[in-house]
Amino acid sequence: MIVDVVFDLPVPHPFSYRVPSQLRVTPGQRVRAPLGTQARVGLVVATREGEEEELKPIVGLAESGPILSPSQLELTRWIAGESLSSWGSSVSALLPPAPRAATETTPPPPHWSRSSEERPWLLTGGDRERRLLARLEKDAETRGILVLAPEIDQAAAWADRLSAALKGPVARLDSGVAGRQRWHAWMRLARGVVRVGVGTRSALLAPVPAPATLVVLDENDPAHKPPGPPRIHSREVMLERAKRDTSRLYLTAGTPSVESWWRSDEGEFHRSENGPSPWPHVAVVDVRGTLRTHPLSPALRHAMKETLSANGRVLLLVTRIGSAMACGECGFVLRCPECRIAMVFSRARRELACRLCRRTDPAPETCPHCRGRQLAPLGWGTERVEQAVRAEVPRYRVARYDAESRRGRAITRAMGEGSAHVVVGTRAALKAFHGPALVGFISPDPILRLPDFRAGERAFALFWAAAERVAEGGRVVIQTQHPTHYAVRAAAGQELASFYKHELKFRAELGYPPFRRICLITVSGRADGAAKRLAGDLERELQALGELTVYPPAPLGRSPKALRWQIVLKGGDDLPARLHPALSPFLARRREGRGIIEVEMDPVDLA
DNA sequence: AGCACGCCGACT
DNA sequence: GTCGGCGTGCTC
Repeated sequence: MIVDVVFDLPVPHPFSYRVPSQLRVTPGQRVRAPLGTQARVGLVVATREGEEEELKPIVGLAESGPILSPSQLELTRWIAGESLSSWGSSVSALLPPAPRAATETTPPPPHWSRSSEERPWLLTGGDRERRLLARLEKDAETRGILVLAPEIDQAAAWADRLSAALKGPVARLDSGVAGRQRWHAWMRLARGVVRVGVGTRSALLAPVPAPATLVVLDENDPAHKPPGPPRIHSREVMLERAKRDTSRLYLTAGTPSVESWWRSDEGEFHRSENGPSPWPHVAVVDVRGTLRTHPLSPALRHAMKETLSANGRVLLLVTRIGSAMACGECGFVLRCPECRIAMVFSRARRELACRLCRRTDPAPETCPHCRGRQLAPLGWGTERVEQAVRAEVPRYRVARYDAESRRGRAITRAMGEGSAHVVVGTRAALKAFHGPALVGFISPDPILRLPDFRAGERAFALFWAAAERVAEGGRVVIQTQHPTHYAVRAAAGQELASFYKHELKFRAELGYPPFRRICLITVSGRADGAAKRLAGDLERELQALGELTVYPPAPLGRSPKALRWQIVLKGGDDLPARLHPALSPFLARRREGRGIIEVEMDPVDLA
């Protein structure tokens, strides 16, 4: 017998081996096989008969039986195709590490059955987690449950929550637990000993028997598509899995991704909203023409003092992204006239560049809109804000929460115990800090100006999350140069639908997701000009496909001699399938020695 | 991705 | 004269 085996390699094809007659191997099983100099673990994707003389034999089994059922195996092939990355690397990112010795037994993958199809659910609005739990309690009586969290911390919290609510064992499958334990958790699910699994992306294929209830928590969180394989959004995998095995799927989000909202508008998803829940007072402070010297507007200063004297705690959020340019007087943002995303300002070259179409313009001296002279990239760091706060309220304890100060748990503890009255932090602080009475956005404008079509969605999600998290009777202050932006207004007024209405109109007009799919191709080379040349070749090849929008290669980084070049593509739903044939020769042979091509379908950010 | 093979500089 | 740089190409 011959087996075709895929490995965790950026190689687009399987490797074939001979199976010694004393071994029994089936597709979906992991084996050890010689590859180059060493024996490595790979997954059998097919078995067949044929000329086996020339082939090396596999050296042994990694497990006594298959770890994936035929339908799961097929799902991994779909993932590889959708993400345009190798089957083997997609698979190995989705399985628990193989045990060192094959002495342990693998239960057969659960039988996949079919029930009637059911549209996925999108749960939004207040109390959505409690509503979800109520549904899960009900489903747990008859079905297995798999819950996917965006990050390890949330997975851990939900494991506790579920085991309390469902009064039973919960298998944790995320990398917050050791590889060995993950393997055992996987096996317990497969054996049916445990019926509830919780994890992050690495749990996407967890063997909960179908029809199951699948959950993607905070489906709008970009952490559901981090860099690295499997290069696909967890939501998309779960949608496909639910469709294939007729499982029920719940997606939750305070502010759903625009894609999910649209699908629910189209009737593809059930949308379950609650009526309006308690909403804090959201003050939008127009800081156009002011605030050049001080991060705290009088309104925010006043709110902060009031909150502190009433024993409330204050969270001030800063954003430090400063690539776009805006007018300090009228708030006008310099955008690409073609693509309408904010242009990136290069101080060194006094130039504005569009990262999509590659257009560059000299940075103007005065605002094209109001002729004002205060055109500048704007932003406040946590240190400066902290100083300003200390000067303002010297008798209160002020703590900082950002990437640097987060080493160690000291700050988190300080916030938890309430020993800090004011916390100045970046957006991660929002998750760590529970129940502030006031959240102040010092300058969220850089997010609104991100040179990314998701800028509005990001900002909206952040405002909304702050409003949801503020303690009962608390308030939110947003200092902005864009007080009339629909993301700001919709968050202030708790008008979820109105945000999506605007956003979808913009996306449709300019051909962004969900109306078109985007693919990002990065070409890197070592020698001068090699990457540029290769990117040029690739561009021509892609243009020849027709029916795609291919933007010309743009250098990553400032230099026109950059070693990394990027091509942005737009196409329809079938973009991966169309791209595959054109791309594979480039992926296979590394052209002229130099140049590595990296493909990112449906990027969550264009950075 | 690893890892070996292969052709050009500074060292015992 | 060798040791070793990483540039190039392959792994069933």
